[in-house]
Amino acid sequence: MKCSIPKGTRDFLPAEMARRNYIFDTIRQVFRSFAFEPIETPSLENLSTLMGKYGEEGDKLLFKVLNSGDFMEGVDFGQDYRKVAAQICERGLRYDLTVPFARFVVQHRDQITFPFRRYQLQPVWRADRPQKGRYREFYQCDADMIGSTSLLNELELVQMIDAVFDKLGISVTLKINNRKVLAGIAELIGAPDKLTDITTAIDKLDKISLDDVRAELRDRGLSETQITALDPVFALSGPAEEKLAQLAQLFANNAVGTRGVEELKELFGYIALVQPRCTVELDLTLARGLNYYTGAIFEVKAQGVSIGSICGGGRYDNLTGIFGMPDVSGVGISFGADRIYDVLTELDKFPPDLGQPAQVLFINFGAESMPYCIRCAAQLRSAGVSALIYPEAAKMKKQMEYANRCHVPYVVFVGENEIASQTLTVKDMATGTQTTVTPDQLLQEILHA
RNA sequence: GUGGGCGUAGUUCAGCUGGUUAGAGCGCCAGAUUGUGGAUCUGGAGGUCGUGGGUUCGAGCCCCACCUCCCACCCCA
Repeated sequence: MKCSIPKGTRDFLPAEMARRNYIFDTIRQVFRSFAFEPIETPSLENLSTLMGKYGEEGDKLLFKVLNSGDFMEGVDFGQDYRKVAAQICERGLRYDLTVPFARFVVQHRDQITFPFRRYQLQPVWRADRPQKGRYREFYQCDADMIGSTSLLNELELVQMIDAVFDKLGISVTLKINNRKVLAGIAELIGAPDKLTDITTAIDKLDKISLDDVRAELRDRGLSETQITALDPVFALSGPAEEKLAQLAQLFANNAVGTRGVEELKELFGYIALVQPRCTVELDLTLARGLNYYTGAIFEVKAQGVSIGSICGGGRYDNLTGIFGMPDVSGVGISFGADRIYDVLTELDKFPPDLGQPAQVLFINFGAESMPYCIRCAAQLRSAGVSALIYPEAAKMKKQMEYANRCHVPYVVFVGENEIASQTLTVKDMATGTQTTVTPDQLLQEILHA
């Protein structure tokens, strides 16, 4: 039979896992250093938890799971497929980690101390068509703080982004904007209900021309005067402080916009204090599709690699409100581990010495030497050194080739002489040099290498 | 969901305007080399040419459908 895996999913070989774990370990280390605690949530959520949280597109991209048993009972299959789906699928695979986290907070509020900081490294699923940097199953690495409106949280997220990509050796640009500013702009031109249309159109400004954005706004139902009214926004220029000063004037009579500008001023003030290594920009064209963001929004792009954003996030003021716990603000970021993997691969920035199954391989010369080998291997392992006895008394060449291919740095030979003298003949596979030492000496050499 | 490209050995690919028995590099297995890997040499195994249908005396090659992977759009990590 022919075997395969579903479209957009992947197997990971040991060498890939070593690299993936390097990314996960780096991110986890940074999260912990900022006092975040881990949680996990189930792959499956009730669809009622997920539907309607990600916009119209998001609902389409949700993987829905068919009910168990006779899912056809009492269902009218003559109606619209979406209505049928709603009746025969009660659960779906999670689309991101933020919405399940909001559900988690509401459900476990009695066991959580606020402000609560959690991190979560788990796969999410989207029924998207796969392409470069886009998978149907991929890992997100989220850190969120909930129960605090302080912009110090935003600052810490910026510092974490800076720390992670600095450790990974990726040069990145962090783009920051604020949804309140975008909302202010929408109000300013008299189209507050068109906020989503305006933001998604403006979001494309780095891909398509200003005229094309205007055309798209026209298609989305904005009048010519409204589109013209956006011109001062497109005309903004200069460093963050200048843009914000210009915006503040535009928003003289607009409360939401003014609040957004104030938040950005405060955040950029903090950022100036910490001097991040990455490039930080105020990008008023940054919108982000997820419609639950209400304040700061973040997006990170790798410099010199044409792949989508590798990290994104923002503040959401009322995500828990949907689940019956209003007035709890949260802010968080999500690192896209798979895209970071692709970036590191393209830039050839992975450390070269990742993934080495065994540090020591004992060559198998037959049953007589096994008791001694077993004892020595056990001693190495209990000291934290990974050791392996070749399971068959195969030809030397085969065993050596195995060691070579698995990148085992030390190969041990045990024959009559070694057993008699309670020593090991050790070959350093990189240099080819061979020495006879006691098991203790080998241990010390490896531990201090 | 829309549009484009690809699919031949484990893998990367070649295969002429349609014409005998579909090739190469790498990898794999064995040997040269019975306590020493990477290098070299020799030999060997391995393919329903993505799947199904059609055109033809004859299809890896042409036509249709489906599938996969890749790329772009939409959207996003």
